[in-house]
Amino acid sequence: MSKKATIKDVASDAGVSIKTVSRVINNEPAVAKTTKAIVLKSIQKLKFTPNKDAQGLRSKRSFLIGLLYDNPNKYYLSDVQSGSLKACSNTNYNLVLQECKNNSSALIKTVMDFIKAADLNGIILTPPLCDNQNLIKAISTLNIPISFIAPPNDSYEVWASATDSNAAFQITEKIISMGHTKIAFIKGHKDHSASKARYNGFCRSLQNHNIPLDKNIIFQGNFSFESGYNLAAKALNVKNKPTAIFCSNDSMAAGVIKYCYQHKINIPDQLSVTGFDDSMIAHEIWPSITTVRQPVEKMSQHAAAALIEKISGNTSAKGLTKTFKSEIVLRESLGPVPK
Amino acid sequence: MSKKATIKDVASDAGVSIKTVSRVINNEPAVAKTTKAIVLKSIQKLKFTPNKDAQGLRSKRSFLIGLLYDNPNKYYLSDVQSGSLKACSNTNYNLVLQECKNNSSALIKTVMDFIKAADLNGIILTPPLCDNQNLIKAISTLNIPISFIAPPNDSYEVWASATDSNAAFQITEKIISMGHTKIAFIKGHKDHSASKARYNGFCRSLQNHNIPLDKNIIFQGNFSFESGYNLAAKALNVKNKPTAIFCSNDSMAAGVIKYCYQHKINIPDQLSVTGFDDSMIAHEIWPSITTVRQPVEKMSQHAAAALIEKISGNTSAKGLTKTFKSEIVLRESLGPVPK
DNA sequence: ATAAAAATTGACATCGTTGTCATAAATATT
DNA sequence: AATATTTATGACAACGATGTCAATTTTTAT
Repeated sequence: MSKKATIKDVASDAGVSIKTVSRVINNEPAVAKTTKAIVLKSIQKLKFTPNKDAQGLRSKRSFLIGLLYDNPNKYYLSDVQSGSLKACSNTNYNLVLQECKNNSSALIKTVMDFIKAADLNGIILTPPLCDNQNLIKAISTLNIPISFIAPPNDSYEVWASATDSNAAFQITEKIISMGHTKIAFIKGHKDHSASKARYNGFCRSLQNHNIPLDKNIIFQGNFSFESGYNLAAKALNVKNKPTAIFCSNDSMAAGVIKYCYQHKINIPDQLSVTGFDDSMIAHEIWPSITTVRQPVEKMSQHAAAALIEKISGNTSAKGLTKTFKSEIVLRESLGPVPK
Repeated sequence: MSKKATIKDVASDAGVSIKTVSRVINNEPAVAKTTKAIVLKSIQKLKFTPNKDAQGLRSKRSFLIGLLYDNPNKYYLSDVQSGSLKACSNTNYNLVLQECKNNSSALIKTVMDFIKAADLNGIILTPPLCDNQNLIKAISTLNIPISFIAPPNDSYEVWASATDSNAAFQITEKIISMGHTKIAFIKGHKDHSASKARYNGFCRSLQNHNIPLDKNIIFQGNFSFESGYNLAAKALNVKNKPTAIFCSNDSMAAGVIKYCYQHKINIPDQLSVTGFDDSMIAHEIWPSITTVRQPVEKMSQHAAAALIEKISGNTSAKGLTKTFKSEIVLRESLGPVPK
């Protein structure tokens, strides 16, 4: 196998200087059409691809963007990755991953070291990291762009956001439309801004129907299956039992469902349950869970694409920020209020 | 913010030549202890980290290893990633991802382009890609090491392998020990060598107890929830109904469970079901699934670590290949044979 | 004490690109 | 027709590390 062609080979094949080849590669303006065509032909002929290290060394770009996550729902993560990868696939950029613990004291040092060592050109933050102001502040000092995948947020520029509050509002409307008025709510992890947004949407819907908020059936969960299971026990042992439980994600809904099986509570005949996220379990469990699907993959693709544009100096901020609509998925776990 | 220290800064701070600093960085032998100490102090003082691009350009290493996958079980993938990342975390190497379609005609071109464009120094292949001989052959021409995460395989060097066949044997032994003799088997995706290995272990256990193999209750699935659901219908409508169903993964087991709910078949009282992989659903569904847990994260960590060693020229092949034991997780879906 | 061998160190070229700046050619302006 | 402006191109240095090889110092052998 002959060794890889370099810019020099292309230059001599095309009969121009290496600088001209460089110009063609980088789509710089000052190249005559005819010259460009000749160079492109040589590039194809020699199957030339620029050496990333040399490019990076000279132009200070590593062509790497980092995806930081604190092991959330694995399905969520997987979608985030697919989307980000798609955004990278037609560019020169590659994605590198880093897992970290949002509430570890070493978090900031770990992340900073990672960014420096890998010489990343940009960072994508997923929940709950995107809600961690200290982290954001620290990364900002490095002067690299950050892309957030998160619900709307006042203080920072967010490039891909969902409509958690609206989606929660709508699913609550749906629950109420089935006749429910005693609706328990299991909150998500408190470090996630999405948790607040979802709760907020829920409350707005209750208000909309003049249903008073019953604090006795509002519970603090943490997105885990176990928290759903444990809180189901509490929710179903209050005086004035709820007829529906709004869970802030599907794992907790699965926990509630397990509790109900064990206590012979039929879903949805005796109790309705809803989730959030449309993770795989929402579909594979029985009864399947009525939930909210967010276009996580599309959101992530957009976030990564926007990041790359920003890095490339494409400063036309227009179109960088985008909000994605969620969709309610009706399944078996939601039914009319029992008579 | 002052700009990053380079090898020159360290050299002048330490009062030595840049070459000596380079020697220290790379742990080359011919450096006097005292000099080394001085240089290390300067490195710390200036918070120097070598520029990857410059290193790569000069020494032809990109410090990148690729993880290729064909979107398998997302939990599996997530564990593979975590493990690989852990292996990278104390080295200079970074992990970059690429999703691809094992049976796409463009697969090989896509992968080759990816490896060349990102200038990867090594590749990790996960199932079913690690079973794709054409792909392996193509990558081999690039002269970079490949690490396989897969069941044992004769033709290639495998660095992290599981004991699928043994695990399947053992779980079948367990099923039989509960009195079952009519055991249906739902095979996994046929492109995965793990599918064959699992089936093989199942057969060996039957033989071990002189239970004849009933081809009427062996079914070809594809690891999907839907295939489990559909094949449950077939399995439970044969003349001589099975009392247990061995599913080659958890998603298919979940499909079987759903079918049983809908047809009022109680698990495990009327029918036992087992899965494979110990994915999250095995734990979150009700009844929870008796299954096999493989140390996927550890396997992947080993595979990545071995790959990095190989790249670093650490040719002591000893200890590169390692086999990992699986563990049976007993849960609610397996019970004694109904009387 | 002297020569030979080994250990330690540095000067300089080099990797493959892009940035800077000078220059040549083409076009527009007067 | 002469000049100014724009467009297109190339020569060469530079990025920050490592490789080569020669020079220097230290150690060992005679």
